[in-house]
Amino acid sequence: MKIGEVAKAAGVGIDAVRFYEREGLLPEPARRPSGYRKYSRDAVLDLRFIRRAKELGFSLREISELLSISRDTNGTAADVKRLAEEKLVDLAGKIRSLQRMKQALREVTEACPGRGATSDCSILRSLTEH
Amino acid sequence: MKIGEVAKAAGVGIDAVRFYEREGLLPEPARRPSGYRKYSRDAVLDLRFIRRAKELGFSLREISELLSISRDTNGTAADVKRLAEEKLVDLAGKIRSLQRMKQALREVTEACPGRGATSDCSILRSLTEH
DNA sequence: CTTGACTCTGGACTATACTCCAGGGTTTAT
DNA sequence: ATAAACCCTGGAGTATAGTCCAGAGTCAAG
Repeated sequence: MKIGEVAKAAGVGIDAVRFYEREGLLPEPARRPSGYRKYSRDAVLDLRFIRRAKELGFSLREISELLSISRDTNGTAADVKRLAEEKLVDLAGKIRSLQRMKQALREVTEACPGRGATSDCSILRSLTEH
Repeated sequence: MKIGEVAKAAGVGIDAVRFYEREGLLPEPARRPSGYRKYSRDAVLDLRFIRRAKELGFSLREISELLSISRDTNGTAADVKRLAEEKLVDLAGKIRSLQRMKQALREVTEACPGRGATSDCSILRSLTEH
């Protein structure tokens, strides 16, 4: 398969495929004499792996680790589970942080009359008060 | 006050102060003959405004708008409230997106035995399956 | 007057995950 | 044979919010 075909089959952009290759997530593909990259059907699976891991919140660096473990015959389920649990902690932290923001913002927003001058706005007051 | 003093009083870095100035969030400060920036006490309030608005999830671009409204005598509470409500929607969307990730990841992580080979790992399977 | 702490400018660099471009060469269908 | 569609490399650009640096000048205390 040519790069455009794997990219399409996996649902990612051509530039992303080359980018993943440069970053070491994907192995260097075989080449035609012309220099064109030549992919096997498995490359599509790798790309889908990356796409789905991204949907679960993993960064490319983390996905690189996941792929390494997955390819390594000595890789263990424990290694993968550890990464997943770290990511769960990470996600929970981000969610809490956003929820705190949202809560604080909602409180001052509900207290804002929504009409009149800015001096009546509780949002601005909360940003201005010492 | 000198830049180091306002920065410290507001709890931000010196470089951040100059950055906010370049980005137009803060007015150009007065200068001593030597070129040193000269700040009034109000500059500290502006910097705290920025710091707190960031804590509520606003981007610098949005904070710039908030500051403009707050300085404009024709600015209204309605303008501010609109920005705040947009940001609430934004935060809610981000939270939902992270929660979906977390939920999906938790499901496959709980199903992973955490021992044995990667072939037993439900996390990797969910990334690999078609 | 010296010394250490502070400040100035302009520009480069950080992280993340790509995307877009120019200026070529290649493949494929007709 | 030709033209459309594809691919190649290397490098630049995107967004965000700063941080860090060199090399120079300034300020305050003793």
